[in-house]
Amino acid sequence: MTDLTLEERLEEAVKTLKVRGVRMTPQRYAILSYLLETRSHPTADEIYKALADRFPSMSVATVYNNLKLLKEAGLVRELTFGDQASRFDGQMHDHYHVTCIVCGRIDDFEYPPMRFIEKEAERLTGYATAEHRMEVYGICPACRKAQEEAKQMAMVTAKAAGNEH
Amino acid sequence: MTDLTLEERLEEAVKTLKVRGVRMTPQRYAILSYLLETRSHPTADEIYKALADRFPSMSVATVYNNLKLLKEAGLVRELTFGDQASRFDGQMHDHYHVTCIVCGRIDDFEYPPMRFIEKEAERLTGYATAEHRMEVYGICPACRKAQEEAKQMAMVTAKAAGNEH
DNA sequence: GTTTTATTGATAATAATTATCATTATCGGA
DNA sequence: TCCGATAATGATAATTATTATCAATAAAAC
Repeated sequence: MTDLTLEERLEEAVKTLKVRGVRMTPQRYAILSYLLETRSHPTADEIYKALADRFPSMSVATVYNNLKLLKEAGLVRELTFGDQASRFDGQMHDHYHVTCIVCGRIDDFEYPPMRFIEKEAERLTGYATAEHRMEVYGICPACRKAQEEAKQMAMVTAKAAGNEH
Repeated sequence: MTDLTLEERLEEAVKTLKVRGVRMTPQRYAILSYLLETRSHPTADEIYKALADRFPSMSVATVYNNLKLLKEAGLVRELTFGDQASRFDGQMHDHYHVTCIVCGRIDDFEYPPMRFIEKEAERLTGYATAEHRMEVYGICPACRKAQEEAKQMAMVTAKAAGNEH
């Protein structure tokens, strides 16, 4: 199993880009390494802000340009969520996501790719299927806890209101 | 199994809306019935254009307003695809979609809801999961045929070019 | 019918993303 | 090491889907 370090993955990525005739710039390198090391699935704007102190003059257009380029080179995946901003994932091994419907947090989870669903779609519709996307939605542990506490609070308040007469 | 006709489903939907205190207007009725009878997963703009001859003065905002309202009433589902326009689905029984990456066409296919993946995400991440979304991507039969023909054409042309000397 | 209030339609506002383009920087070769 | 071709950057305008605003209109309960 290939289990590379961050540095090795970065080196690989730079090589991949060079083969494609893509020049390496400080901004590009920073965006790439930021995406390879984080697991936070950042938006373009979050990346922009995260690098703002190191590249105060960097344009938000540069972030978008590079994200598109990295995506085309197969180094990054774009996760779209309706009209909200896209999120970007530098972890290119197959995995699925759970999204918190309260706070927007996204977590990874490992599960064998469900290729059977593509085959089934193929059989039923005549499409030549190539891939699938699957997102699970729920409430993350932190937000569950917050909701639990809010409920407790409401009960205490209700009880107090009931007693005051 | 409840297998209602279009008229019965419309009647049901109108009742559901009335319970929620939603008034019925000609525009709203037209949008609703359009969504219940089509299987084309139209965008807001497509609905707007489809009803333009019957409601020449209808605003595009009215279409959006009603789509949101119908969605909140559980009568319609919104399918989002990145930064492209959302598509709307009036078929509320559980089913999945295949999307053509060439022409954008969307087809339904029936498959038992994969609740196990929600349970697995729950176990692995501690989320309280509620639902999931799964989209298969591929090339529809029509576009496959078109690509096949284009390939044939290219071969013939190449052969002709090879012979001309 | 009157009245209340949800709805419509016109238009402005918003937000993410892409396009444009002059200026700058990379990198292979002289 | 310097040079030149050209790719990349950064500033800004443009685009597109969607939402907000609000005065005028129309449902529907009485």
